[in-house]
Amino acid sequence: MKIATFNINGVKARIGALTDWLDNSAPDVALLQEIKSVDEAFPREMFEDRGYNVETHGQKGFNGVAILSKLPLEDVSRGLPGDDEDVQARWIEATVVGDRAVRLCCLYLPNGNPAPGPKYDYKLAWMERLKSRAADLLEAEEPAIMAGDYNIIPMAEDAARPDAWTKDALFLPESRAAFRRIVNLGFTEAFRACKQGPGHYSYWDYQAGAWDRNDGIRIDHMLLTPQAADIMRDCWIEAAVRGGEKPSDHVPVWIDLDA
DNA sequence: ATGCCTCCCCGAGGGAGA
Repeated sequence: MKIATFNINGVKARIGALTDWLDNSAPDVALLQEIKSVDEAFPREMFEDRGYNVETHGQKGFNGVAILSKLPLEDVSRGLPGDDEDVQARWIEATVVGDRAVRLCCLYLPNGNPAPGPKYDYKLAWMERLKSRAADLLEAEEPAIMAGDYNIIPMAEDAARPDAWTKDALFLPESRAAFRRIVNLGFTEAFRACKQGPGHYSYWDYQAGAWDRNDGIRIDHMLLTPQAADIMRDCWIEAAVRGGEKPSDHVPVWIDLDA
């Protein structure tokens, strides 16, 4: 089973790029972030026509997450637990049933800039809630994946120019420590379990020719429970998508599971 | 690199992103 996470930066603006990608790369499951659409306006028929089941958790204007799956989705849950006041659409999870069941969590972690400030406080609080949900997933001792736009540069090697990010919410020591606290509960960071070394990025700014200069950062991640890591075949980044027509500023990150 | 784009809101110019 091939699963991709992809921050599409607006579903309406990405109709062409997204359908081309689905037709050519053919994920079994696509976990989408930043759909920037309410559920009612999401172009679900476009995906259903291609054989995908569609589950969305959107809001007006920004944020929003969705799951597309060629296999049936069960037990869909919307919103990250832990704060009834939080109205931002950044979390959807569901179980996909192939040869075996895998719990899929699709997340769009807050950016947090400027830091310090209320947006950074929200990011750290959100990560504390994520840690709590992550601990529950581990306790279930089943294959589960938490994938999406984490807005975290884990290590200096995950940025082409780490010095440019030292005061940014994506790379502040406190942000990275919060990410490690979640990983250290017992998760495997899928990409780094398959590929080491610098030069692997999942985001390039639209400005100043960042893509042409390969001035990127790696901020889209997949965290696996031990039972999911057991069945991982491979994990990779589909960087070429960034060079396409009207691209998102992010590219898909993939995992292949024996499931 | 405290923002050189791009997206959204709408129907002008501002908020948000990373």
